[in-house]
Parts: sequence; structure tokens; C-alpha cells
Amino acid sequence: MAAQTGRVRIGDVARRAGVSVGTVSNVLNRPQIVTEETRHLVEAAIHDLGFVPNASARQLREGASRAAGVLVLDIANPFFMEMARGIEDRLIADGLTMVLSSSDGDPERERRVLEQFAQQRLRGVLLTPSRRTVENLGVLTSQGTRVVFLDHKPRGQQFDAVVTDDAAGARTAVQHLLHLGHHRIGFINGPLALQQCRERRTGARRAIRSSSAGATLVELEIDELNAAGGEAGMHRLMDDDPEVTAVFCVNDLVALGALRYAREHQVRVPDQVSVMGYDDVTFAGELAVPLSSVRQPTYQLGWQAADLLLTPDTPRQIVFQPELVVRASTGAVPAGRRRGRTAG
Amino acid sequence: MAAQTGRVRIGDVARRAGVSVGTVSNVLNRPQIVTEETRHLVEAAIHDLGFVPNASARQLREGASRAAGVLVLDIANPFFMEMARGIEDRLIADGLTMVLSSSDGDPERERRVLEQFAQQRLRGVLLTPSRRTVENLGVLTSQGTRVVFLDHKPRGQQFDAVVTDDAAGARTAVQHLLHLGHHRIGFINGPLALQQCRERRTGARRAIRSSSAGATLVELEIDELNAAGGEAGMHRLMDDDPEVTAVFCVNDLVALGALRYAREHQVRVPDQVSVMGYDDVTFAGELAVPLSSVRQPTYQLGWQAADLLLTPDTPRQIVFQPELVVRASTGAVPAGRRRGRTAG
DNA sequence: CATCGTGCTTGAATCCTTTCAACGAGGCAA
DNA sequence: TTGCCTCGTTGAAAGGATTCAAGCACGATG
Repeated sequence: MAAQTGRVRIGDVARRAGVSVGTVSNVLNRPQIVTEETRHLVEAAIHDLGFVPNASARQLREGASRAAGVLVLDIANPFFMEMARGIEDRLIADGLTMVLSSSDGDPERERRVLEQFAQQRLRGVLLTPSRRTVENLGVLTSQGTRVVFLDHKPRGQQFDAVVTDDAAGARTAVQHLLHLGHHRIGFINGPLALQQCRERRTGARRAIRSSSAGATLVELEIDELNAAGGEAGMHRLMDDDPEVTAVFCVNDLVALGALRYAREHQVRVPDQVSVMGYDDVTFAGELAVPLSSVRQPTYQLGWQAADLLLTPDTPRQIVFQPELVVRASTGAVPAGRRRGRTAG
Repeated sequence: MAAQTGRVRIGDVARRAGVSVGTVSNVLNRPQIVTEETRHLVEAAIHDLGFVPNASARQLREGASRAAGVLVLDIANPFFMEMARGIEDRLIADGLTMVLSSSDGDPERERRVLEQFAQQRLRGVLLTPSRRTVENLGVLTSQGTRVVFLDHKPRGQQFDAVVTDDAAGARTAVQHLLHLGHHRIGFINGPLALQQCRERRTGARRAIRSSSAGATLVELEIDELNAAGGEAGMHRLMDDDPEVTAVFCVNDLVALGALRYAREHQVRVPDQVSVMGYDDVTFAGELAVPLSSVRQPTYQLGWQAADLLLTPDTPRQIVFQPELVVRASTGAVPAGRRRGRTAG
């Protein structure tokens, strides 16, 4: 490649190879219809000049870009990144790129990102919704951009979606705690603006309601779905309601924080308090107290969602079932707290 | 916003507002030079028609996109995502978007991504290099795209870079183990194609060489920088060299795997073997055996790198110093193994 | 009343690639 | 030799926003 700094256009390549621009374009996009000889000529010219096609011009002409957008709630959460991996692998198979962004659960930020996506005329958008997502969606749909919901979907709407049954997962989690004999259960939940938080609440409540012995769910809402939030939540919970013997955390990062609080305040898990997470991230099994959790087929979820985006005539909604993973962080109710045996 | 499905162009807006396309463009890009009255007129038309500017057309004309590219080694590693957060926050301040991609340490994949970046005429690219990065860089530099190296830089080259002194970090880590009395130290390293792996090896070796009592570094290379790799590496190490009393892992995910292996094979940490990580990711302190590690100012690293990209006349290279974090996974040499006391 | 200035608006030119109807060359059949 | 086909190549048009020199209107000044 010659030391070529200036802008090299397709016309320069054509001139150098002694062919027309149309032919160069053909070499780039439909090499099979070009004579081998011509092709070599053009390829040599491209190489010599260091030509790199201008994606903007191509997109402008083609009307759509060769990328799909992905908007997740939290880029630092390994759960979403595992999902992104599944998405990217599927996209690459069709020669598409992934544009990844994070809303941090902030509707305004979400709006900005979706606006960007719309301006880019992406081939499609995959997103994990927050409460106001549907309003923000207008910019995309008005451009005819396909949208697939990831992990959750807006209630009662007919969008394409690949989801796990969060209500069922949360229900299973709380049922697990009930089976262990707990009857006063804390629930450290995130902002209810998030679909997943609402769904998981629904499931948790459902489990409580259908328990034969009357049990209580002590609900709590934290601002940020991370370890710091979990720590703060556990703090409030332990202070406000010392009767709680088990805590269900809305995800594993939050549970991580809850466990941290317990360790630092000499609350033994699970002897004094059981703790349950959600998502079953990589390190859940490796913690000081291996964390009981609810597993989702994360990679599959992403892969399927991308697949749905690329093959429009498949079924519209795919639901995965989550799976309970029991480890050491959940156990029987402490002796002194068992129902009916308090005091004596 | 009217239900407007077809493609709306800037000309349509102009016609509807009764002004020229130039004026609409001015409203979009330099609202301050347009009369308030005209501006309102145009904004109303934009809203009514549901107009969304076409980014491709804009970029084509402007010659560069309003985004910067970020290429990391592993999208699933919380360390890199924390860095990405720093980058994005800095970019947003200048109205830029972040395009995030992952090379998985695969030079061929890296090449493809950089090619994509080049075609997109990005405002700049931030990347964590693998060995062959410099060769792959040609496509970018020929387009005049600014490049800033992240976390590591190619040896002996004059590129813009924001790095931590990895050699120093690894040296500190191994010195810590030496101070504890270990003299046969395992080193589970990743592919030497990765700059960071080479640097850390350099530091580790340096520490060994300058130890007064002759100590040995037992080096081992694994294919993948993740927990599975760490588990396999620990396995090989324990089998091949039972004399090893301490293991330095090239990063925390690898250390996670090493700890997992130890737990599953009844190797007590740190009583029988000390384990040391690198990066100090979120959960390092919360593991079954809290992990000693080396902390980098991760978020700052990303933020500074983006800042360097955006303000070209600042110093060319910024070096952060890493910091030793001692936790429970490292301890004194087991009694029976102490130097000079073996057997009796 | 004429002239000059100020400041907003105009619209043609430009950015670069893809597409496709039209063209031309060469082979084959009549 | 002429006509017809096939197959590869050509080149002009299209795609949509930005830019900037030129135009215009209106108010102020001499």
C-alpha cells in the first residue's frame, strides 16, 4: 500500500485500474459478476491506493445501514453483556455490525440513544425497555426500523419480543424461600420504572398470596441496580424490620451488595438471614456465600432476539423459562424464629 | 406528530414551513442565527411531519461521523466496561456517540472491526491492543483517524496512549508474594499475543530477578482470559509443579477460575496456596476467599483516554500507577514448605 | 430621497457510492 | 456474412443534508 494520505475515492481506483466506477463497485459488492482478470486489476488498485469505502455514502444510497442497535439497561452488568455476545454472534453471521449503548434506566438518556439509532437508519433495534420506552419508540417506528424487545416486553402490547418469564422466575424464587419455612420475606427491588422490577414484584407477590400459611413480603425500592444499592437496601431492611428471615434481591449485583452488608455487620448467611439473587451471573457460585439465584438462558436470549430481527416471518414472541439454582445462601429458618415456636 | 410513515426529507420540512432547505438546516445546526419566529415555524413542521435527519447524508457531507469507536479485548469483563463508562461519559460531553466492539483478542476479528471503523470515518478510535494491532492500524491512519491506545501501548512506538504501568503492577504483586516468604511462584498468564500479558510477565520476572534469595517463577500460558481458562491453568499448575506455594493470575477472572479449582479440589487458600489477581473488579472483595489484587483507576483511565482524543494538544501519553490491594487470598508460606526447613 | 449596513434567508454545488438501462464485443447458428 | 445471444462493462442519475456566496429587506444615516 502506497503512503497515501489524502482522501481516495472510488473514482481514483477506477482511473488507476483503467475501468469505470461501476466496475469497481461491482468488485466490491458482487465480485462474482466481474471477470477474474478485471477483478485482480481493481483489487490491485484498491490495495495500491489504500482505498477504504465510505460507509456514509453507501448507506445514503442503500437507504439503510449494515448495523443493528442494541440498547441495554446497564453496560457494566455481566448479564447484559452475555446477552450482547449472543446478539453479536447472530448478527455477524449476516454480515451486520452491532452498535451497543446503555440507557442506565434513564428514560431521557434512552430517548437520546433511540434518536441516534433512528438517525442512523439502522437495520433494526434490540432493547431492554424502561417504563417510558413505548413513548420513545416513535422516532424508530416512524422510520420503519424494526424493533425487538429483549428480556422484557411492555405489558399488553403486540411487539416482537424474546423474553424470560420473569414473574414465574420471581415466583419460583420466593416459593423456594417459603418452602424453607420463611414467612417474613424482604424484597429489595429496583426502580419500578423498570419493567423487570415490576414483573418480578408481580411474581413475588403471587407466591406470597398463594402460600397456604399467611406470609408477608416486605417490599423496598432502591435507586440503583448495583452492589451499592443492594448494600443500602439491606441496611434499611435490617434496621426497619428485624423480623425478616429471608431476602429476595431483584438481581445478583444487588444481592452482592446485600451479602456485603451482611458480612460487614456480622449477619450470618444463611444462618440468620437467607439471601436469594436473580440472573445467576458468572461469579454467583464463587462468592463467600455461594448465591442461590434464578438462571436465564442469557446467551440464547440474545441470539434468538437477533434471529427474530433478521427473519421477520418467524413467530412473534418467544418466551424462555427461568430455572432455580439453589446454593448455600438460602437455608432453613433460624430456630428461634420458627413459626409458632417463638418464645414458648 | 402526524402518522407519517414514508420517508420525510429536509425538503419536505422546508416546504411545509414555507422556508428554504438551508434555513431548516440552520435550525438544526445553528439555531442561534435563525429568527425566533422562523425557528418556531420550522420546529413545528419537523414535529408535524415526524422528520428525523439522515445521519448518513450528514456524515457524507461533513466528512466525519459524530462518533468515536472503542475496541476492547473482552466485552464481558467488568473491567473493560467500567472503562467504557468513563469513555462514554467524556464523549457525551462533546455530543459524541460511542461505538463499542470487542476483539476477543483475535487479531483477525480486530482487523475486521478496525476496517469497519475506518469505513465509518469515525472521529477517533480508542483501543486496547493485541500483538498485531499495529499492522491492523493502517486502514485507520490512512483515513486520518486519530487513535488512542487504552490500558497498554505498543512497545517503543510514539502513539497517543493512556496506560497503567502494568510492569510495575505485576512487579508489586509478585513482590508482595515474595515478602510473604514464597519462593516458588506460579504465574498463570494469558496469550502472549496480548500486550498486557507480556507487560505483566516482564514485571513479574523483574520482581523475581531482583529478589535477594533466588526465587522461581513457574510460567504457564492459557488460551482464554476467563474463569474457565483460570480453572484449567490452575489444574495444570497443581499437577505439574506441586512445590508451588503461590499463584499470580494475570487478571481477576482468571483468578476466579483458579479459586474455583482450589475449592473443588480441597486446596485451601491461602493456607496451602496463595492466589493473587489483577484489576480488582467489583466482586474481588466478595469472593469465598476475598481476592488480593492490583487496582487500576479504571473509570479515570477511560475518561482520560477520551479526553486525550478530544483535545489533541494535551500531553501525548498518560501513565497511571496501579495500587496493591491485599485481602485474604494471600498469606504466609505453609509451615512445611518454608525455605531451609523442608524435611529436617 | 439616496445610500449604506446589518442580518437573515436562499439555493445550487458538493460529499461518495450504488444501481441499472444501455452499450459493445465476441461467439455461435443460420 | 448477417443476425442473435450472452455476458461484462459503462456512466449518468439518485440518495439527503450541509455550506457559503449571493440576494434581499428593512432600518438608519447623510
